[in-house]
Amino acid sequence: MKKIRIQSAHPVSVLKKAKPTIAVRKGMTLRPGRPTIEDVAKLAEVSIKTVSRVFNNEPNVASATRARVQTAIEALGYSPNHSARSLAARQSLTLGLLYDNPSPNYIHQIQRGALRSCQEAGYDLLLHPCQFGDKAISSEIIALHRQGRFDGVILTPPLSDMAEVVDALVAASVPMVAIAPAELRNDIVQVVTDDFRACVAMTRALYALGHRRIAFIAGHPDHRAVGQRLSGFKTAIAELGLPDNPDFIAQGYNSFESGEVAGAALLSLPIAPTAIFAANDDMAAGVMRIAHKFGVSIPGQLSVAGFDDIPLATQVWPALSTVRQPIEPMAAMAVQLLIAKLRNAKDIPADVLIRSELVLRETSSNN
Amino acid sequence: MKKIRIQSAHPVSVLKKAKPTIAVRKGMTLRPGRPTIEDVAKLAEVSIKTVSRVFNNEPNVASATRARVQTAIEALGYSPNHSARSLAARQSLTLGLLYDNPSPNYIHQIQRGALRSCQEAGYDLLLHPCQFGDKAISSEIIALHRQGRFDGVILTPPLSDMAEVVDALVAASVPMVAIAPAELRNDIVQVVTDDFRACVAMTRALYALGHRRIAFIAGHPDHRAVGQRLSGFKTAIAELGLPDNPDFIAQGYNSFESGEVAGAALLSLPIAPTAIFAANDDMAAGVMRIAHKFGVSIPGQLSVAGFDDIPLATQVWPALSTVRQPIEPMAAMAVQLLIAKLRNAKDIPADVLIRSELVLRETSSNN
DNA sequence: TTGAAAGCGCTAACAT
DNA sequence: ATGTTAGCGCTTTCAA
Repeated sequence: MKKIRIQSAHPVSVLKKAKPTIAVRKGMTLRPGRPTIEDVAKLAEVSIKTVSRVFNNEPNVASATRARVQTAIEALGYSPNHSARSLAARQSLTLGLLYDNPSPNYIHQIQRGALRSCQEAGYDLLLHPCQFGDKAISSEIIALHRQGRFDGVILTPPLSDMAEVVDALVAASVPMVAIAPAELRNDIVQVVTDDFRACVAMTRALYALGHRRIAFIAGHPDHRAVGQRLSGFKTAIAELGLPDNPDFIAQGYNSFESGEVAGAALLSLPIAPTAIFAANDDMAAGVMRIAHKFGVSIPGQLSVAGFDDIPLATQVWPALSTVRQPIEPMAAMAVQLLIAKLRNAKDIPADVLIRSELVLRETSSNN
Repeated sequence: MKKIRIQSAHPVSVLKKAKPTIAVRKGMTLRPGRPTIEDVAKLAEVSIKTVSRVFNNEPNVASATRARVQTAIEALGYSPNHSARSLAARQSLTLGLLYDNPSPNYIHQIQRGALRSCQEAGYDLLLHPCQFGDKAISSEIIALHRQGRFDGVILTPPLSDMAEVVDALVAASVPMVAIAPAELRNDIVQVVTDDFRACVAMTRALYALGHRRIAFIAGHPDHRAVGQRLSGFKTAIAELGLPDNPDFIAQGYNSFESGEVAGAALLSLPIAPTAIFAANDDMAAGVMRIAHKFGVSIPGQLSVAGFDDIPLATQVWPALSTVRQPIEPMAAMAVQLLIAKLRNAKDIPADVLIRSELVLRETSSNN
């Protein structure tokens, strides 16, 4: 280390300056001509600290000096080394995106939103897919954080619902923001939407179309956020004074195929429903496919509604009524909140709610 | 904390150690108790170099020593700092994934494949979406590389077809591997599949079903990889001795909607085709939707085939015949090749081809 | 407003 | 087989 330099006292800076430049230029294979902050300083005839100040937009630099440094930076095509910066500043300027078993569409929208905010703030985004049920999820994340690979993480469903994981991250003080957890916690920041309310609204909309026998296909039991949707449905049914018919609540598993199975069961009931509301679009599409096979016309004999507004919703025929979640905005907001936390900003909201939107299309038009 | 101990042990380092530690501990918020390589070395009573050796699985460490170090590592929960490592070793152990305007499914599969190989090799994956047509694409990438944010990049279509981008990266010696470019270059490593051959095969399969009026919907003109598919179709038509009917080649733009438009045009022809082969599944699904609207039964009156085997292909009714591209394996292979290059491995193949596979489903059964 | 010095925590080259 | 030393390229602290 440098102790010796200090020890041997004065020839220090000679040693220090003379060699590195030469050695680096000769021996190193990586990015051979890559200019360092020192090259810029030399060219601009200032100290490296001043260059650093300019690059980081710090105050207290004479505008003439600043201009000179800028010129040097451009002349050399200088770009500060990320690792060196991270090491010295003790931050990676990188966020981890944790996800597990998501639909491609969902994670794609999450990534878009997250990347947008990251770019605005000069952060990078690191992907970290997790294995649901794997006991090591949290220790792995904590290790990555300790390694300084990321400064904080964004948790997406269903990870945001795994209490053990969140607990462990809280305990290890990994900064984080959770997206769409099923239940709000007091110890972390969360970005949510109003699934419950949206499902109440959709159920009411089906009722308004004249439906009195409305069935629901619930989502995967492990994805608890999707559970809110069932509650919304049940609440609306009760409010509307419709009978609480357990036959009209089928268990799905979020997949297209599980929608087919549940749809077939519902349509085979002695007294079949006239409307089926599925907890996601994939299952709703499965219902539609089965209805076609059964020769049940949509929306003539059966109305169908989904949840998510995936592209498929406009590609099936007829187009599917659904609920559009603000996934991308939620992710963008989550990243903004996380970065605000990392910067120790004041007045960070405890939680943020972004509204979902009812999208009524052909599968639930008047019949 | 740790450093105070050191101070009393070695007076030499007093000056050096005493101050920063205290200052850092007070001011810094990040990972306060994080153990360093020095802590491990002290606990295991070895030098830091030995700890480093153990961590990097280098040879020439006595197994007893190795065990002692391991114990210390575990006792302290030590995890090496990524930035420090990168800085010292001059490599980030991170790869950049460059993409632009991909379908969510496509990029999702790419990511899965890439992440799989990255994890095996201890690399991270950084997302870098690009703006098609943006002139600054390459300079941005080059800057990130110079900053040491990633050691190399994976290029996905349509970026892998943009000669200016590839040229600039080559000129800046950014290590890279391209996935599925339309045309092979000699100066970079590429992973491709056999779109051409697959399209010949699909066209022949339709012919074998008895079709003599086979139409094709071409992909987006900007996505040149998709252009190979048209060539395959044309070649097969010629080989089969079918007339070269320009009416039977429609221009699509890869979207579901463009498939609807092209399909409507084809089905409105005075002498309509009995089979439509679309250059991707989204367009094929668009054709199917239009056929339903037109009252044209599938596969009774019309056979349909697509390309890609997206989830939608099994969710439409009837299920869509298509070509399954090995997207995930291609991405996994691309990452392996890139890492091999970064490690200066010998005998890296110039290019790798992974075969596509015909998937014949209900839309092209015998009629 | 500027600069000098001291690390950040690791790897690499060279001893021993 | 193990240790010593000198950086990697930046930020931070503190002094000027």
